[in-house]
Amino acid sequence: MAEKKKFYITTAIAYTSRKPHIGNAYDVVLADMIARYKRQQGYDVFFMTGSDEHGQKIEEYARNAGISPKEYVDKVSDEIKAVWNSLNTSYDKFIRTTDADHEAAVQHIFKKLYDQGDIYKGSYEGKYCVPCESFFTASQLVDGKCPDCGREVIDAKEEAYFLRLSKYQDALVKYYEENPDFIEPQSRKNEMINNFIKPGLADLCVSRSSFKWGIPVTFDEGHVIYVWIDALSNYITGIGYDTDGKASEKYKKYWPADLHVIGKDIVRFHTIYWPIILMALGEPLPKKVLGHPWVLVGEDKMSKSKGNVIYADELAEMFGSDAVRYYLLSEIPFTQDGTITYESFINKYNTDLANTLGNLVSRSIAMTQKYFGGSLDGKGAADGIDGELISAAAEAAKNYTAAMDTYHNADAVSFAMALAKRANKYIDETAPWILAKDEGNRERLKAVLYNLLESIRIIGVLLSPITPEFSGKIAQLLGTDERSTVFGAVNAYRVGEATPLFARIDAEKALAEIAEKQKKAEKPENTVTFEQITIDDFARVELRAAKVIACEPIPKAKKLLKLTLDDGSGAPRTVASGIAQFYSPEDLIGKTVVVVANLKPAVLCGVESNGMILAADSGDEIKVVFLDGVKPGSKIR
RNA sequence: CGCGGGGUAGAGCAGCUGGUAGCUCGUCGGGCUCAUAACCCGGAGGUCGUUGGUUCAAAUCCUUCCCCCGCAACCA
Repeated sequence: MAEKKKFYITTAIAYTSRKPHIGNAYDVVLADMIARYKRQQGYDVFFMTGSDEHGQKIEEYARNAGISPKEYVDKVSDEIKAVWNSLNTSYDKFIRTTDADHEAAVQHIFKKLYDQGDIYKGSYEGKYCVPCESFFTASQLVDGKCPDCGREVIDAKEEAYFLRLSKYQDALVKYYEENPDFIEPQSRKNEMINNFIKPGLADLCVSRSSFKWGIPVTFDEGHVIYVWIDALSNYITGIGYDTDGKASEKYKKYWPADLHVIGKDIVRFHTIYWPIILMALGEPLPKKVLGHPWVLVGEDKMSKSKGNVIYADELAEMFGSDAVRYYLLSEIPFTQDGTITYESFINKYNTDLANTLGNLVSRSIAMTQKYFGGSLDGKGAADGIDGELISAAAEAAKNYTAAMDTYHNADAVSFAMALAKRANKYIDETAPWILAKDEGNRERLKAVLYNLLESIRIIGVLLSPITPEFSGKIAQLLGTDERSTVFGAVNAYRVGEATPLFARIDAEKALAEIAEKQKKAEKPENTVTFEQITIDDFARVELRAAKVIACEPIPKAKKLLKLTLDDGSGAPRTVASGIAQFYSPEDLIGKTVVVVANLKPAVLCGVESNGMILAADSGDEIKVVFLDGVKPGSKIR
């Protein structure tokens, strides 16, 4: 017997800083759908997901929570698992980067790369932003704050280990050329080449000594392995890779991965760093990286500070896992970001799942019960009108398969749904309730119902990677586990009792319920704790009133305005401010603002900025703090 | 000229290897009663962002400009 073809699929591992939202869940749902589909196609599938549990941010969160990092990640990792489970995901393994075998393997990998000269010890001079967990090179960062979040960065002159990316640059480009489908969608490949590879790859810092919560470098105390080699390696350590040459049978069987499913934000790590790590290890590269878009809430990115986070498990609890899966897999486009709101979710649920699908099942089963006591023997008397339905079924299966094979899941779903719509129409065309009035039409009526049940059966099979629970119920209701998508594969039916599979949602009621829930949840979330400072700390900041005497945009800078201030000292002071999107120069000239007078100068877009002006930042909007009738130079305390 | 993506009916999208502009929701009207106030049919609604060009023919190819969004860069 021929061995089954293997298919190894992974998701990004979720960071254990906090509970994952529905955008994170999309990653896993998408991968789960592909895994289920491949299993259905006869592949020997291994599907892995997991959690990424190291890093300074976690160390800090744990400290704030008053528990150890390990306790913290144990808790969050369990939460992640619970969310994944609530979505009925069929992963074969959940790896944690704190697993002992993973940690050991990563240490071996690091050592091997070091021994062969791909990792070298250098020193890192730069700045580090704690919340963003990012380093910035001297050229990237001028002086002061994180370019990502604008918060304070700390000096990070430290010894560190670097991975020689440059050495493998040409090989990587060659791999891209030889494997044009390596990065999907294609547009993301251009981004990688143009933005990162063409300018030349800078060696990557792969260790840290500024915090402890990471996998220690075995041969250099005080250093821990930083995210890249730790997190990315999960894809091979999780199936038993080790550098000792005694990789497990599982590894030999499944590696290289057939598909890494990841969010578009980490495409860079998976298509540049990860292949290079593997090349350095002498291991084959993954076949494909699928960088999917994001799930937005309305127009916005989901974020806690905006208070618009939607959690997958909460939705699943209210509406069922199939509903969440169905929404994500049918509504998120292949290349563009998709959106979710509670309204759109409920709407989609009602129209597709309740009205079109659920009702189709319900009415078909009910008629089979009513007219035949639930039993259909044989296929009845065919009629020309059946042909359209039957060919629609064939068409649906064909189109569906083509779409699924290229991971165009939303298209695949709509092809399956098209059959449901066609079946609803077929009921209208054949009007079984009229046929039922004449005993002479018995065989014809039987054919109509048979055709409907066959259509439903096929829809159930097609949708099973998307809505596994529903598909299981369909099979049970129809009393058959026939998996063929060929019309007519079943000879007789014994159906169960009709019960609504997707009950309609009362939108108003549901939305009110959700609003109520959010109100309750809001309170504790918003109690932000600030680190306390002494009055002496505060006194170190010198604030002064200053009048704007001139203001102009800075060419090439989208966000910056150059302000010339009278701060009472007699000499004009130049300050750059990132408010160009909210203020035009005319808005500011003549106004009095608050300036931080003793801030270290910094060069921004070629302009030397001496200080900063105060403004309120709500996240969406920035409002400069204006003073009324205050003399320039006045001290503010 | 940093790189890339996008601008198509009220909303969300497809079409973009050129040949009468399509889908879902919404809306208006009709039909049916097996079914979860569900289902089926029909109508209204778009000069396909803008300018010029190629062509017998362009939403689809080339060009100008304008917006939006990622990434990158500068949110002192």
